[in-house]
Amino acid sequence: MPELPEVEIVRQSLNKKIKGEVIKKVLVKNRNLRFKIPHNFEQKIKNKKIKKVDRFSKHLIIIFEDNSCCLVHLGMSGTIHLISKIEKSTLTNTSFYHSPQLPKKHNHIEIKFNKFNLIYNDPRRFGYLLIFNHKNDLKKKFDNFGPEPFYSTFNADYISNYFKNKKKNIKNFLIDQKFVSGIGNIYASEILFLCKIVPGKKAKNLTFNDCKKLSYFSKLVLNKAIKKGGSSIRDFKNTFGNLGSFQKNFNVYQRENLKCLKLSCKGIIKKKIISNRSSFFCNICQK
DNA sequence: AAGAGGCCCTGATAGC
DNA sequence: TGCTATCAGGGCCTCT
Repeated sequence: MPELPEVEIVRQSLNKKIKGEVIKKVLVKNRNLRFKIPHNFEQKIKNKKIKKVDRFSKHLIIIFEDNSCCLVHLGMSGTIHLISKIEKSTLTNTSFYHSPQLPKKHNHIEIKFNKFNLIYNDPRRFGYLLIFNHKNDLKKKFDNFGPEPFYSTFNADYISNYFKNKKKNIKNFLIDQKFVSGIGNIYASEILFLCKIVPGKKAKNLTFNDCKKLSYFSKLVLNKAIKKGGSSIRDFKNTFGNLGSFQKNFNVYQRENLKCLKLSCKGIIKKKIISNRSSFFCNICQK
């Protein structure tokens, strides 16, 4: 669920808090993530000073003063928590993304700073952390990634060229990081709704105007989501603090069998499984 | 090469 | 109450 907007929200708040801070101690409680945390992880980042927190696509990039860096991917369920040492009793100084307080289970890593501790939690272990000796080494890692929706290169020309002879459906391309970086399952449905394109449509059958709309609405949806602090789905019943609100702006996601929100459209939102992933769309205004 | 599908993993929820 | 089945989905992998 952390797609580009959620990761950007984490980046912004994290950057504010840990920029300039020095890592005093690192404790790894569980090394099992998508990639096993190597045993020299602790030693590699200890005593390093944080220069800034960057982001590419759904990746956080913690850059140190010596230009080495730590790449963090939250996967499906990764969350980052900052626990103030002064307010230790409450354990809830600041939480990022969708967890209001420090969970009891699945706290994989604890990084101690002077005034607070940073916790990486990940129940489903689809996330990972990787150390790079120099930030320039990241270029290789991101070699196969397409542009972010915000890049000027993600335009109608690029899209229509890419889609020539492509038989796969448009929905699958929107979540394919080789084509465009940062869009996940939720925003893909929302973008296609605004474009009035059905998710199952073959990419090669899109018009140039469709490609223009894809470029435009991808930027629009992600920008709006960032402005709203991202989307907090799942446990937003009992959460507080830095939660996002974009889930309130969903037009189609998780709205199966409800009325289409487009004025004057009498359509019903349908759910269709495409490549094992749910897609939501209006049965009338999306063609 | 492109595309389809499997798999990793745990927690929430539905149904009996 | 407690069991099982299903779903959530990012990304990597294999197979055709």
